[in-house]
Amino acid sequence: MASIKDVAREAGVGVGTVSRAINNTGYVSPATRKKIDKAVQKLNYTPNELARNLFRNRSGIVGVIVPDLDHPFFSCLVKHIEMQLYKQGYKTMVCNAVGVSDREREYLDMLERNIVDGIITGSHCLDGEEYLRHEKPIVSIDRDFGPKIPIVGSDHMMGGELAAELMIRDGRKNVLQIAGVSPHILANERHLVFQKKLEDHHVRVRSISMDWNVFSWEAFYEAARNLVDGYSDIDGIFAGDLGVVAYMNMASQRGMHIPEDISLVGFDATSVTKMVYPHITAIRQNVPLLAEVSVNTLLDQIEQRRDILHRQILNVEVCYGGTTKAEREGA
Amino acid sequence: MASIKDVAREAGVGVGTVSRAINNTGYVSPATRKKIDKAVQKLNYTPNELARNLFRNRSGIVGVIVPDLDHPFFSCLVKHIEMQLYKQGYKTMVCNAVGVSDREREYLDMLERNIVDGIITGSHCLDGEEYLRHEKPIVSIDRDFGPKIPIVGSDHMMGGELAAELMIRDGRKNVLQIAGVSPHILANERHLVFQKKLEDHHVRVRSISMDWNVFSWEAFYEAARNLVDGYSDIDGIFAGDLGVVAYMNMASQRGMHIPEDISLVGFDATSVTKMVYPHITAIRQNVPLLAEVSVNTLLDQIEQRRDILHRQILNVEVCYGGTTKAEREGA
DNA sequence: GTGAAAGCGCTAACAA
DNA sequence: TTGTTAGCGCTTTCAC
Repeated sequence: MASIKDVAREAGVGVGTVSRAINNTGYVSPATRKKIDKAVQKLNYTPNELARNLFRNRSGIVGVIVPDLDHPFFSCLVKHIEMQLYKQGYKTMVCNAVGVSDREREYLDMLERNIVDGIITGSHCLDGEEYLRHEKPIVSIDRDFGPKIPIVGSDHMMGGELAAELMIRDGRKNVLQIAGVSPHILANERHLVFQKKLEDHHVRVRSISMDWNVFSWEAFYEAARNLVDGYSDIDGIFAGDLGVVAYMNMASQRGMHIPEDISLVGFDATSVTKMVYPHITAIRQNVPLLAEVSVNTLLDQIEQRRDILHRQILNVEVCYGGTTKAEREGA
Repeated sequence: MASIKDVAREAGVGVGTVSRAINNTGYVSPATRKKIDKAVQKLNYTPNELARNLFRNRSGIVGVIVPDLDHPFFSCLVKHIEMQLYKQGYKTMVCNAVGVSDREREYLDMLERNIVDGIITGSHCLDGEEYLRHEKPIVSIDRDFGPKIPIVGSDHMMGGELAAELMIRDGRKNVLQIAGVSPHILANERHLVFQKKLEDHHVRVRSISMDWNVFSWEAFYEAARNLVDGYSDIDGIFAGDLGVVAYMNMASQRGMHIPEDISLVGFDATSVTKMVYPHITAIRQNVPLLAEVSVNTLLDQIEQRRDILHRQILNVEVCYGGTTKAEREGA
């Protein structure tokens, strides 16, 4: 593996000159440049990024922590984050927290060890203070760590509002929502708004909770079975996409009719809402934008490009499917 | 950010001693160790991995290239690869090739630049020679690059055989398969075997192709629509999970009955096969094992632990759902 | 047991 | 314009 010294020797110049030529920084005469180019060609030289990293004290890598890479929302998010980072010259290191706080912590520590230049986190099993201990840039998706860490998220309040409206338009009177449980996450707001709005319209709302950090399909399935059996009187469900999918499965097995018997509204509008039949009516988070804004917010910090907004909340919208009777207004 | 020098000064010892203490390499007396520990505590010292990387000429990072991170098979694969790498002390850098050969190439180049210690690739839009140019360890999933690059994959021939058997047991006479097109991938074998076996049993088999590197849901949907309209006489379909899902959607819209009218067999048995109703009968690839074997094969090369097997083919199995009439034998 | 010093490959300041 | 040199922070001989 040829080094810059080898190139310098081969070209008969100093290493500084080679460095300047390679990086197009500072003066280097056309003649010298030609010699250097030839030497680079001949030795098949590629700069060793490890040495550059040490000098610059930056790795060009951003860490992305999510609860589960194999979850339609997070795989989509990571995909778009990777594409945004790539566009801006950064690489993406991923971490599956899989509900294990040690893993989350260990990835966070990579900030101090200079392995990553910053972190975007969508996971929440670790205590907030563990995040606040770190000096380097962090962006949080959907969880509020207080004023020191910028947060990017969707407008869950609007989401709860829109979901409630769908239930009202469908004339439902006895609905249930499945809420994730985790402190300080924006998602909590949507359940509060949903409940409030519906109760204002004299609709009965019950809520059940599921662990936010565990996404086993079996757990959803089990929960859905309990629902069908234990809450046979409900006529509407508001839940994450996967919760709705699981419920639809059970409902189909029991021969229920959707949306005649019950209205189902998902949250996220991931690809799975288009895989089942009928397609699921869901509140869509704008994942590409979520990725773009979080990446920009992080890189603004890393490169100290501009002041950081502490809180950026993105719009959500209804994505109409066949699990509600309501359709796009004017359609 | 305290450096090892600061610690040495604080503890009143030399940097070499600190290094030895930190890494538990070589002798260091209990008394000295105590002093060093205290200094480390006081200065909140963390070793700078960038400097270590330069010295060792290793980054501890493995690159994983997939066509699309937001695809149920690959997101599951990447998840398990990350978990395996983590267990062995490595970090995971991801690349969405998204069908763009430049991106794939650029990630490959990180091998020469020492950004990653090795690469596991599940993408195939780049020419084989581009892979063979590289010196550092590469493991290929499902694509044969010739003798220089180890390949790990599923037994697609057995998969084709098992799928064909399902069609035969269901008494189908006129089936269709959707094949990805890409040269030198193991997946090609399953379609040959499937066709051969069924034709031996006097079943008519037609094949249509789709671009292997593009996974847009719309494309699948469009293809499914064409199928329902253009091939109304078929009574069996063998395709990737998503192809089957798309077809089921169209079939449901047209009021077709599954599996009475038609048998559907997926390949991969990703989570989506359990999301739709009925669940899809599919040939399962053992993704956790695929991840484990490819990671071990790569790390064996990186750490020169042992001889590398060139070709490791893992078993597949039938995962019974409700889209075929056949059930588990003896069930 | 421990410290001093060389060097991993690169960049940037400085002299020439 | 160019070459030399001093680090970036760490590990590892090699004397002591």
